[in-house]
Amino acid sequence: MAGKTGELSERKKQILKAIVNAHIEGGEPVGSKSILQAAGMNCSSATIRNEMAELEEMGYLEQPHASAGRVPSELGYRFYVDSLIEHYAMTTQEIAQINALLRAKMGELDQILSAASHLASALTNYTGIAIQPRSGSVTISKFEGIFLDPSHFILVAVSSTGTVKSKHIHTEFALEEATVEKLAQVLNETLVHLTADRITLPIIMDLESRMGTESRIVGPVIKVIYDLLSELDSGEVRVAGIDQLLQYPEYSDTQQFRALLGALEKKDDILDLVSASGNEGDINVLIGSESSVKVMNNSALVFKPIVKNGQTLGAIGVLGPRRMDYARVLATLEGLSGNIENLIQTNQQIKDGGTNDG
Amino acid sequence: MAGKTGELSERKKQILKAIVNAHIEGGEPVGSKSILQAAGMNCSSATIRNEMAELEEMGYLEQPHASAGRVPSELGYRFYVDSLIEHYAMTTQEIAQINALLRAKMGELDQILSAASHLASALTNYTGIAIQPRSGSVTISKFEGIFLDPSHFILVAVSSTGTVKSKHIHTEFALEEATVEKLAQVLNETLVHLTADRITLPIIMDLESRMGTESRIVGPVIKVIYDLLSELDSGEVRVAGIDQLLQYPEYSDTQQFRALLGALEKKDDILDLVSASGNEGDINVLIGSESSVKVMNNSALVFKPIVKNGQTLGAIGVLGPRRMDYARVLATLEGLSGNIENLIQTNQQIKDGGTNDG
DNA sequence: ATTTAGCACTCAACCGCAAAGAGTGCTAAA
DNA sequence: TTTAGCACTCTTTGCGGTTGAGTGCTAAAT
Repeated sequence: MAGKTGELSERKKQILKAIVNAHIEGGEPVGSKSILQAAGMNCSSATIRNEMAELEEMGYLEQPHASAGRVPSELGYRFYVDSLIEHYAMTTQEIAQINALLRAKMGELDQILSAASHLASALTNYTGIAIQPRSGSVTISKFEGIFLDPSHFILVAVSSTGTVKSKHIHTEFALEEATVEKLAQVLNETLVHLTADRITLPIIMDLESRMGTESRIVGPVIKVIYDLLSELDSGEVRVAGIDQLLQYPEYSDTQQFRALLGALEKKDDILDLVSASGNEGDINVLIGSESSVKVMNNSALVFKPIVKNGQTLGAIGVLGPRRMDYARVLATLEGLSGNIENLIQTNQQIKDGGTNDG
Repeated sequence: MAGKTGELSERKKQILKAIVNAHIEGGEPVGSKSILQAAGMNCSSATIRNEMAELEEMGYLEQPHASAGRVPSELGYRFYVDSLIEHYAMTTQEIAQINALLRAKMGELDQILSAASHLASALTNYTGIAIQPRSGSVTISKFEGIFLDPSHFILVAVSSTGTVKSKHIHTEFALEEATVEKLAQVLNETLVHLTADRITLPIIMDLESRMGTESRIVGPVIKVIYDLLSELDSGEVRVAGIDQLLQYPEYSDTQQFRALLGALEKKDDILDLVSASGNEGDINVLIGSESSVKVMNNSALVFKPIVKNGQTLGAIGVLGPRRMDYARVLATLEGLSGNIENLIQTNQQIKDGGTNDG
């Protein structure tokens, strides 16, 4: 036995590649003759048939039934993605589209990701996915209180990842604006950078003593802060362009598609998948049963984490049939993530100088 | 011609009702014999056939093909909803479910609505929808600035509907905490309760002069505020349980279902529909082509606005096949909306007294 | 005048079967 | 080792017949 890729002769690789390309495009089993045409090889279809038989025995191809052409197996796709894929260059039009849409969205991370998932869907004709993972260790790095009236105020929290969340709070006793300000100040002194499980009774008591006569507000506020922390840490999955999938015959089985929809809505599986797989910051490609989510065994999921300062803030991805146009998808996600990471560095630039058009 | 409901004899009503009920349950055309059984009438199937022929002529029924049973027409459903429907009483279990899930969600309106749409879907076995309409006249009632570091701060805005939004702002010049505070204060003095089109140049100039030496920050901040206003006013449609629809054979046509999915994602049509139809605060029932959205012509949309102080803050609804279990859906939405409106009155209660468990 | 029984008719759905077509595996020659 | 040729397999498609549910109509009964 030779090295890993050495297992396959050049001709076998050529044939496998041709089969994968043809099947990605057409979706149907591909026969020996069509390969001859597509790959322009100078041998006969019989030779190709022999090679195909061997490729099948090695596990790279499958035959839906005895008299059909061949279809790439999961292993076949995996080998294709790892070794055979050719770099796809985005058209200037596609690049322009990314720039136009993302530059316009100088918003918060979740908005950028959401826009990116729409773009991913539009550019690839598959389903786009935007993920904000559960980090497991979210903290609040800044509190702020907004006084509305004596019985209402808003508690605003900025998380360690930069996300901003707020909660309305209604009190049955009158509160002064100064109290709300004090509360924010005290919270900033005591709770900043603490994970939920480190907000213990002694800390809460300290907080109460610092609030002095207004300590009755502390208990309920703590409850709200727990809520905030758990919301900040609960992860988020946004999906764009599910309808795209229905154009592919592999999703014409309604019951199977229904199950997939359900998994996308439940979002737990997807979150687990992304959290588990890729802390590398690199593109992940999960083909079929590689994904461990049963209903996705006939699909492929490609995603790329969005990293800032070594911290994974989210991920964007594409979900589609196993016979996905991997070249295009990989290029699109690279392009998108590059843009996004630029964007979140220089969020909402303000030039020193001209305030109006410049 | 007699009065509107006088057009139909008691027996015709009874038959129509039986047909609608049977068709809602089974989804298939219903024949004269099964009506006899279901409605327990003391006449023969021939009589019913005669009545059905007349009902068809009047437009209440339709016949898919010559030798099939009858199916209610849109007019038939409409009459059923308006005059024949029987009040459906929710089971205590259902009520408990609503209470458990909504009470736990003492969050912001969008979270409550989102939870409600999930409940609506789970309780009815159709697709649940949560809508926050474009109001057309959103204003900001309070600004707040959160200083992060000399080149970053966050602008928080509380809208007239109570929604809180925030934007990170990055400056290329150093900024002091006091400047951010001053900015918030000045914004509160000048821009509060102004719609986007009333933020005119003179006002902006006033703002700049009030900011004095720090006026260079004003232009960019105005841009952000425009963004905030347009985001606050752009409406929101959340969908829960689309997969539910696939259990109904009317959605087995993949292409049609795909179009419906597309419309749900685009969200414009739904927003328009809800904005246009119901400012009454009452439940709206749109059956088939009543909805003016083409891809929904084989569906029914039922929704109820959520009103607080005479202002429509949002709506929850249910989307399903035309043969929807209207009785159940209406009861569910009533129950949900009642709970929600209670909830947003008494948002995040804080009892005067005990801070911990009571 | 209304209701009912009876009957002929219609039409989708189902089944089996044959023909077509695509693609293979195998064999024997190059 | 490659290739041409051929038999074989298996899906897909189309067609004719049958089935069965349900109707509309007619003529008798109430």
